[in-house]
Amino acid sequence: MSGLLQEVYDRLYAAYGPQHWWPAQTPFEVIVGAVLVQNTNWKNVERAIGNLREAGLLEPRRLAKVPLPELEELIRPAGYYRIKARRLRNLLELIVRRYGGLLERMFSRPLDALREELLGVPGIGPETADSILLYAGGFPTFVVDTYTHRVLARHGWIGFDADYYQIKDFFESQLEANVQLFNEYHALLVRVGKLHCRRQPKCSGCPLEQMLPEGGPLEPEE
DNA sequence: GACCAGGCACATC
DNA sequence: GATGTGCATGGT
Repeated sequence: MSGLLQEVYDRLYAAYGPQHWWPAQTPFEVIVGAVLVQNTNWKNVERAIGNLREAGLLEPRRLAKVPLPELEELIRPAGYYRIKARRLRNLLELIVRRYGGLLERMFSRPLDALREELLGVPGIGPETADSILLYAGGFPTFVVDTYTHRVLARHGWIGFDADYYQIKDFFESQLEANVQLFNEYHALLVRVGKLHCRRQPKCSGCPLEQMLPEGGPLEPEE
């Protein structure tokens, strides 16, 4: 396969190599992290997950039993701790009630059906659902985040007004549905985004620099 | 002290 | 349907 997105991937991979995502020890830890990282620095999420680990709570049925105020305190470093505690509880309710706390059972369902079910949980939007499906469940579904949007829009490859599904389809229609490729691609986009494509872009030294449109990155910002 | 970070839901027009 | 706002901690 060739084409723009394959070249982008090749450049990113050549520059940065494998990113070893998702940074977690178990699928359940991926799920918890996916909720906690919403609009939040990963460093803060690590502290919160560390608290849960020390308390021996990185297991669905045990975490589901933790009283809400206690859960809030444990995840406090991740920010938005009250709403995130409720979101975790919402998701745990599905996992425990419907699948007996067994992730293997949940992930044995078809991708589309499970994706819809996750989106039905209050607090689980498209990015969180896709992160869980790809990085915890091993499903070939592409994850889109703010960096993905920025990198593509700044290069003029999509419009600044492109929505989640337009961007997701942009990738999925041009790439083979390959879990390892989707895993690495998203992680590489986050990496290049953090280094070069923040709100104030530092395009110098970016592996995609030569691919910029004439006159530098396009401007309108989110 | 301002600005930012791997979103999402909800209010209002 | 589009746009605006609340949610919160910790690092630069």
